[in-house]
Amino acid sequence: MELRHLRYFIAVAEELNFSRAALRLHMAQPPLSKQIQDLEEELGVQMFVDRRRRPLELTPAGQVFLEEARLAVAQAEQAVKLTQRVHQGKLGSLTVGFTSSIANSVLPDILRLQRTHLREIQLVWRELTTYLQIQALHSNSLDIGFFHLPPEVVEYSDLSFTTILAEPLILVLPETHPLAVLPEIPLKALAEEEFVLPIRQLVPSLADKMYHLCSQAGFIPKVTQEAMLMTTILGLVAGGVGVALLPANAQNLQRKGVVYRCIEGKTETVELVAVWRRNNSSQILHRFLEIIKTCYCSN
Amino acid sequence: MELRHLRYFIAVAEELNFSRAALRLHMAQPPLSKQIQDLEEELGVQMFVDRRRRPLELTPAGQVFLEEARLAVAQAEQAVKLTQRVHQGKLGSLTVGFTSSIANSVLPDILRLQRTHLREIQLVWRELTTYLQIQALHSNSLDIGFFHLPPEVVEYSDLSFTTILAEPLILVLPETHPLAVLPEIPLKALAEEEFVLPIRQLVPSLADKMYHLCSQAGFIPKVTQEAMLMTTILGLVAGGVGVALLPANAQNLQRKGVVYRCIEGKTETVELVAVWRRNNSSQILHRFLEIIKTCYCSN
DNA sequence: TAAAAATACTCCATAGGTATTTTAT
DNA sequence: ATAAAATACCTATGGAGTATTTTTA
Repeated sequence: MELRHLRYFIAVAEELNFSRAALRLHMAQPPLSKQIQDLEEELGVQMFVDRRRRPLELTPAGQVFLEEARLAVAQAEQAVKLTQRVHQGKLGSLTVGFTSSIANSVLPDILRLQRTHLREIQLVWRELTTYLQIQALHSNSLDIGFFHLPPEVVEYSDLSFTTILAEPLILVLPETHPLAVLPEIPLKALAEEEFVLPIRQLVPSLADKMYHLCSQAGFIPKVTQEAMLMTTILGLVAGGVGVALLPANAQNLQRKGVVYRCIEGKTETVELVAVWRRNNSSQILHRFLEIIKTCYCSN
Repeated sequence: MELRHLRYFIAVAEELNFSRAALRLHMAQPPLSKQIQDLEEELGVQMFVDRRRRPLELTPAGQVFLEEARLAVAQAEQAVKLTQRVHQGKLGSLTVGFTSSIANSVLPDILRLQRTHLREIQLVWRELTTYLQIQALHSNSLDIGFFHLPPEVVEYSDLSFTTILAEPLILVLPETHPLAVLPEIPLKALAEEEFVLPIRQLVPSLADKMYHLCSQAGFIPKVTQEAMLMTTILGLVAGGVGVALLPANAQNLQRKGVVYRCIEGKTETVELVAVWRRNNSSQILHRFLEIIKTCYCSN
């Protein structure tokens, strides 16, 4: 039995007339009769009370087959439609990784984009460290990740990335700090300060960038404390433990007792990137990337 | 697209190996590959990430198609199964007509038979007069009717019938009636009595039979009252309005104030018959008839 | 090297067409 | 007389087979 038999039977059962059904199916009447005969023979069931008598009449079994066959054909059609929509990236879900620092910057924007442009796709958010995101991308349990670019990413040739945001690094000082009176602060002035850092494993690129900047300014920063959460770092700074160098999005957290100041001279940045498997051909992913790129790379 | 494509795809998607799937489908690998290619081309959807890479892997669209195709194939299989069961008379419903007098005799037995032998078929009971049952049989709104055989039935050549029960007629007397002292009563003795009858239209055969019996006994019965329900007749008899001649099942109604007595001499009967359209090929009907016949015609 | 999918080709089963007959209205 | 389904017969598409090549693990 093939879908053909179901489609043909439905037409005949609805028209109750082989000739008219054949017309509707754009075929001749004899082959249609033949197919229905084949169907009846295969199932061992008589579908019509008497096909020579008019009007044609369905047996109880024929009535049941009509209803069930309609469902089967509809299910087959739905299979095609859903599959095509998934293929076209109009339906499905995307697993998105993000680091805690993203929650302060682009996450709200992305959620807004999804609501306006990607209503039919479901975003599954997973808060993960940079390292775990890269692992998850490789193991296929993540479709796209957002984190601050660590240099190793470029070494994974099977990952692609695009820069979403280049955030300037800013200095975070206790508000009572003598240098807080200045609008901009030369990095050199902090040579003797204690530094508070995000844990290296969590945001490796940030630590690298900081050490690089300080060495350019002619000193090696003294790191007294590492913290996991950005709010913890701000708390430590407010408590006078030290100063910190953080992405500009830290300013979104209005922590009492700290002030934010730009670094004098060059405005160094950390890059927030979206990363995905290069060979991930998911249309949803590419529609998502398209929308993100047009939003972030144009303004 | 045909069911073949769905079945083949399911096999490949489950085995994740064209050769093994071909084995499972009892066919060669190349035509299987071809059919899947045709399917992908028709839907315009890539189902496998890369069919040369091992192990084979489904795209998100392919995963959706796998699930939906399974449902479609299952629905098609269910269509076949249900239809065959209806054809074999193992599933479905039967509309059964009955007169009120049946409720006193075979209806409980038939309900018991259905529970033990025809669990999967649904009996739809309709209480109708003999005349309306015959109409309903012709208009297809009834599959089988139960009533006391009226002579006209044999004239309807498109109806068949089988006798379920031949019930003797019994006399119903007020318990205070002088003849009530006898164990059997000669019909002649009632020549001067008033008779209470079921309405002729409701149970025509009974009235005919009664007039026939009385004329054999040499008198024409005086009918003072007609009633629709058997309980009403019994009430009228109990109230002394007259006597009645009823099928033996009346004894199942233990009405106070009446006594039941046999007619002396020949034990005349009314036949309870099951009637159906001769050309009704419903297997359910025939299974039902089979069970009823083996039950009633053997004991 | 072995296993698996694709390609090339061959064949024949059958879906579907045309012409005609049979049957019921 | 007419409409509709069945029958008979024909054609050709395409489903499935075999042999072989290509590709990946």
